[in-house]
Amino acid sequence: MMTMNGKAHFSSALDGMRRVCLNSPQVRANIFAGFDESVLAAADLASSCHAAFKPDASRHAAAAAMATHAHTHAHGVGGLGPHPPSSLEAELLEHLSSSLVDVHAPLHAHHHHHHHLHAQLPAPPTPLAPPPPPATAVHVESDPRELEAFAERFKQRRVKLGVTQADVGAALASLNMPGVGALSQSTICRFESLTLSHNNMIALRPVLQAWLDEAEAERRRANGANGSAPLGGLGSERKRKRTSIAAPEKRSLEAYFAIQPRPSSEKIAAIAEKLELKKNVVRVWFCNQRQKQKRMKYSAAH
DNA sequence: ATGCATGAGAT
DNA sequence: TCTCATGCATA
Repeated sequence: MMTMNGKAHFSSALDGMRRVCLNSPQVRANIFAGFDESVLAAADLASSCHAAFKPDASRHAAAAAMATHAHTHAHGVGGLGPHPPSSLEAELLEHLSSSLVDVHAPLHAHHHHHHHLHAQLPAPPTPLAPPPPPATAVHVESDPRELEAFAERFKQRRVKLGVTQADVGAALASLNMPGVGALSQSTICRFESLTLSHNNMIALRPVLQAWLDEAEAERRRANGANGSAPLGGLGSERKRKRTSIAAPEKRSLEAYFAIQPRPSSEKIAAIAEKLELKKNVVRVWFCNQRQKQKRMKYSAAH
């Protein structure tokens, strides 16, 4: 009973104030994005001269050529070898250059923005006093600079208080802020290292700020003597297993990602088969990869 | 500190 | 099915 895991996913009120949508002109090798199908197909067929990309040209053929299991898992040496054959990427690029004789780079504006205002939370009831200050902009001047500064100060002071990231996460629940529950060590860590999305950082800042205030206040009060938090030993149940994608496969995935960050289901399936990975694993990998691109650190909006 | 995963909500 | 916020498990 009460396996402590209880903490539902309160999508929280944090999301309430997310509006600052930053756009990251992730202009990578995406210039190829337009004819990814051609590329993938060409890699395998190499003969089909389907200059134009049909909305259904690829299909299965796809990834055959590239990622041709070049990974002879022979580089297992202790330290990660930063200079691997990486023949895959080379292949990809070569095939690309070959087939894109006349880059039609559609260019289609990059945009797709998510203006996701969608407050995942039941929108603050705001009974009848919704301060609607529309008139002049409500700019959420949430510039990265300040967040960065806050994150750093936060960590500094947290350490000063002798509190771990996990402790902070758990303590948030005791803060009794509406819609705010505990967070994991992971999240606190990511906040401190700015490896969260901009919006996520913005949403979390007030909460962590509140915790910090309270923590330091209490520090004054009961300075030096008091009970420490008893950490309960948890009787874990089923250990969730984390599949590990080997380096060679990972490199292949990265190569694919470079030319097509959002492959269709069919392609994902093809890639999965090629790399001998479960389709879902591949799909999730791409999702996570996309999220990664959006993190503050690498985001162009920085 | 990070990789792979889940789930809710938007599309 | 994707995005986003998060978290368990692990290097």
